[in-house]
Amino acid sequence: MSTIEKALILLEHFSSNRPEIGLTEFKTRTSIDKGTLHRYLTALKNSGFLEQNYLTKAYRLGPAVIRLAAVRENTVPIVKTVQYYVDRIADNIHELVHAALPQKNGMSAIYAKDGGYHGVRVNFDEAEILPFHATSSGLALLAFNDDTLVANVLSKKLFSFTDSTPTDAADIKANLETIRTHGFAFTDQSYEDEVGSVAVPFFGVKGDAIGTLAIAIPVSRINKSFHETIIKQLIVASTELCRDLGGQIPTNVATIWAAKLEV
Amino acid sequence: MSTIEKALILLEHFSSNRPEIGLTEFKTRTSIDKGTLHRYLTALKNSGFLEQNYLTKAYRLGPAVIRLAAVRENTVPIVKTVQYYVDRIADNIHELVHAALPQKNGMSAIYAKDGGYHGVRVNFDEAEILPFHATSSGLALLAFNDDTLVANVLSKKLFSFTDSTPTDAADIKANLETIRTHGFAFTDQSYEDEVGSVAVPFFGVKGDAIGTLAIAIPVSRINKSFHETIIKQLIVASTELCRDLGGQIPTNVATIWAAKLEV
DNA sequence: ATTATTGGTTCAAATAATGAACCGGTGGAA
DNA sequence: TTCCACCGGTTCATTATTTGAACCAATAAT
Repeated sequence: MSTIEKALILLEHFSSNRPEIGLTEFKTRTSIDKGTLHRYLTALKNSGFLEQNYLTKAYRLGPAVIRLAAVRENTVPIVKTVQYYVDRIADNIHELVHAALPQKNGMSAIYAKDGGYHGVRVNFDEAEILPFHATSSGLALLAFNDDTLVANVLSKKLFSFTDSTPTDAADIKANLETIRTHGFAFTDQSYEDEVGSVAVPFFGVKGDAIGTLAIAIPVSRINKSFHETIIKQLIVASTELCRDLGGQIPTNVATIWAAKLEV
Repeated sequence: MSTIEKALILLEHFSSNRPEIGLTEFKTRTSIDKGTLHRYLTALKNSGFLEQNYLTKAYRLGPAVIRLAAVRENTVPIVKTVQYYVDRIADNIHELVHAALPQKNGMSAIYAKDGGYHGVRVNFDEAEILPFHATSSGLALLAFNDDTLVANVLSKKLFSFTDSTPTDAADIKANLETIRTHGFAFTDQSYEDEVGSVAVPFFGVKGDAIGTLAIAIPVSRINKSFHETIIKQLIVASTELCRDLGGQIPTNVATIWAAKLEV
């Protein structure tokens, strides 16, 4: 692995829950030598990707990422486009809806809206990494993306988040096949206890899954007819979203989805 | 310069006007060897910072930057906070208002609003880099930030954008001194013909300028009383913004600003 | 006063980066 | 169709950078 990649991995350690990380904490998190680590962090700081809390000396993400995100969003306005559909679904079904994009080690929610007025609600942190193997977003993406990504994900250790997290590569592979025939993915408490989720992919110009629309619900509120309502909403939204983004729904997926909507 | 920094400089070449860049174009833009360049780009692609247009093979910014920006904004919610004030000023004075943050080679607008209903309007591209020496945003930041930044900027070649662009380091240094005594910066067609601008800094916890609020106007619409209105609006907004961000207005600046508001 | 922990630095040894030359594909121009 | 130019991408011996154990200085805890 190149020095560049090794350095950029450091940025993945930041999240909303862990916004600042000191040198020593990085050392324990990465087991990279302290000297090397310091040079990496300094380089990232010089490039504007990190800045230091001047009191604690801990590092946090810097202003460069804001500009880059603005350029990216001007180039490929996915976030803005996705918002409309997430809002619409959330308003219709009164549950937590989100859209997510693949990152190296999982999906990252780019927008979420909780349309619910329920006492029980799903807790959700944007910018958290949702593991591929344990979330419906992750599985939906794997099922309709390149096989190399699947192989890559399954070759790594599959961490167990709950008693229901699938950790056997063969099981997951079989599940992906089911997801392909159904046209959507769902999970039952595989990432968080008491939370189920449903997800559909949306597609890029090549007809590969480039992101997902998903809904997370307390399992107590899931029943068959609601499940079907959710899936229909997701399929319709994804179809329109693909049109907006200039994406191509693979013909087999289009057929499956059309059948689902007719029921 | 480290390999990491050399690679990350590549990302600076992307902008809204130049969203995709191919290998050969990068070569002419950077005069880095093609082999090296290719390895840099591949590393950035592997890390999710770039992705390739699958038809043209040209590179564009990738999805990783979106997640990082979301985390950064959760950590330090500058963009969100700034929007309120930019909107307010734009609604009051009916001109193009923007807020900008320093990047390595200039200021980058993070939010802009054109409150004008005029026939003549200033053209503005978010995510464009506004050079430090030629824009009021840049000068306002230099004047109230660290001296090392000033030295750094003035040590490089100062590009001339119009006939009025200041390119003499000594002149600029003198101007920065004036800006410090006035508490704001203004430029007259130094970046674009027919466009003048006014900017004030806003401050971080250390009392150093961390960004700017600015207004760009066709020179035809500038007159003395309007100029003063603008400055008052900017000062009030920056004061409140600093409070929101937990920033510290240096006492000498606070005094100057208070005097400006009393007139 | 002492120790542990923090961020940060040094420099010889080890390793990864470099770049000139190369490959193969594509799109005109002759 | 042939040719050539240009594109993105690859190779591998040479070269320069990265690496990391040991070190330093400052602060916080005992």
